Amino acid sequence: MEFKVYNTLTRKKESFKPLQPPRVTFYVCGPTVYDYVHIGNARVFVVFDVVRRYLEHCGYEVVYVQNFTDIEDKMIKRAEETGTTVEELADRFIEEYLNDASALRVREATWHPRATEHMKKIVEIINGLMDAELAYYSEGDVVFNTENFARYGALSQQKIEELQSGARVEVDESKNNPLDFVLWKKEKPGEPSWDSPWGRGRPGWHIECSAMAMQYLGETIDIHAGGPDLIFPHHENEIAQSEGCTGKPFVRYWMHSGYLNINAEKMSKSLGNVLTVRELIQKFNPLDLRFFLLSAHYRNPLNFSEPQMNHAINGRKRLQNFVENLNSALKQARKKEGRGEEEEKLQKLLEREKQHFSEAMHDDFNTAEAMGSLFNLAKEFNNYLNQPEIHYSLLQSVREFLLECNGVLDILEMEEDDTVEEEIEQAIRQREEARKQKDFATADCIRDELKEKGIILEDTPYGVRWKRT
RNA sequence: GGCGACAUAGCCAAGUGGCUAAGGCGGGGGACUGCAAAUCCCCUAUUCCCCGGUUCGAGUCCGGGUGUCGCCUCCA
Repeated sequence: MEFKVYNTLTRKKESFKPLQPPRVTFYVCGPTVYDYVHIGNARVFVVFDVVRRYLEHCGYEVVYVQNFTDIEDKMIKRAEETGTTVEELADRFIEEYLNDASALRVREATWHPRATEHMKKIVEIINGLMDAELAYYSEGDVVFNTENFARYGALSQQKIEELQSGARVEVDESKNNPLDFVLWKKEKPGEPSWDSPWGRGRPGWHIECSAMAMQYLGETIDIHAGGPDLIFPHHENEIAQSEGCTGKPFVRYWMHSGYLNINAEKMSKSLGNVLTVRELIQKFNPLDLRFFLLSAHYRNPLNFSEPQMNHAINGRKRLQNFVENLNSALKQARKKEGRGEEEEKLQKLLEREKQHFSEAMHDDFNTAEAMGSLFNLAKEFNNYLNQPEIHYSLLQSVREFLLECNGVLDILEMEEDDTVEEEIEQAIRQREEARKQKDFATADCIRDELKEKGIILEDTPYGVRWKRT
């Protein structure tokens, strides 16, 4: 099956062929660690976490790098405001990031490098750019010369003149051209700074990603991903710096997610509608959030709202119930020996949906379509589970497939916690006894009590079963 | 002004030239149940923003409109 990936650079879906299979080098722009990450950040992290997992699922060895931007204007400003140091601020929000990411089941990267730990590489690249006459020294800063880099604008498909005509940038006397950007900033009193051939200072925003990507992944990397607003100027500038320095293509596939809006509006500080992951995971089950984020194709815009979250909650619940129905059926003794017509039909359905899932994921990671295959399975197999006799190994193979899918999407709780306190088990037995006696008042009373304790009972024709809320 | 994305049922959302337009949520009806819960069955788009064109055949390709949104400035 052919792997298709949409490449922002060519604006086309391309066949995915890593440079050195089975190795895939993958860089994702990580957060500036001055605050909690928001749901828009989360979309990026979750989506590319799934891309990474699916590549691994298909046998690729993914080297996954996600940086932390720990030195930047916003970092300095926030540290000042809160009376702390830039370093302490970074440490704190890196920890918060790791908490939030793990709640959303975003796996840790192979490496999580920090900008401040890569000054040597940063200086090396800037030196290379100076040698290539792609950078100039101006009033203590080192600035990239966009006019000397012919391909500038290729990623955002803009011509230099057109970018200039629309530029709303402030007039900056130190730049020859408004599009030029700072590689190295001259030291200011009280700000963190590092030694360099151009005096003490700190790196510009874009250079750190070039440096860390090259440091860990080499001069040409397979995939570079991030949020949509990084296309210009951040990724455009990364290309200019990296290719200007090495003379080699920097990235083979550029991947960008779509925007996440809040109630159909852009999320922004000025609108006051920024939702942090930290507050959302207190309000919602993180798995519901993850399900929601994967319910649309990653490049399409996605709108976050209460009704949308309710759709996601109810939709995921259906799949989760399916898992629980399956788990409980596998524990019951109502086994069927041979396979009949029904089983053959379901076996074929399972094969078809396996194919369906892979095709969807191979086609530019279409998680929305892939989830459809799980719903199709849920419908048919739930129906089968209502039969008096069920074929054990058939159900096992469905469960194995769900485990596989969940290894990629991670939207379901596959293992149930079947340990329960003795007193609850006893209550369940008491209720069964009461039901036998047709003492429904007592039975319902016990059921309500258990519900208060977070245990939900379901009476099936094959016995009672329980789950936690 | 330049560049780009999107437009499919009440809502969300797949569909990248060809069997009856996935799937989910919501709604209606029914089955099962002591009641619930869970589950299943049936119904809920003769049609894909509009107008042309290409084609045996288009939601899908091309041209032109309309609308929504984004980027060009720190921003995921």
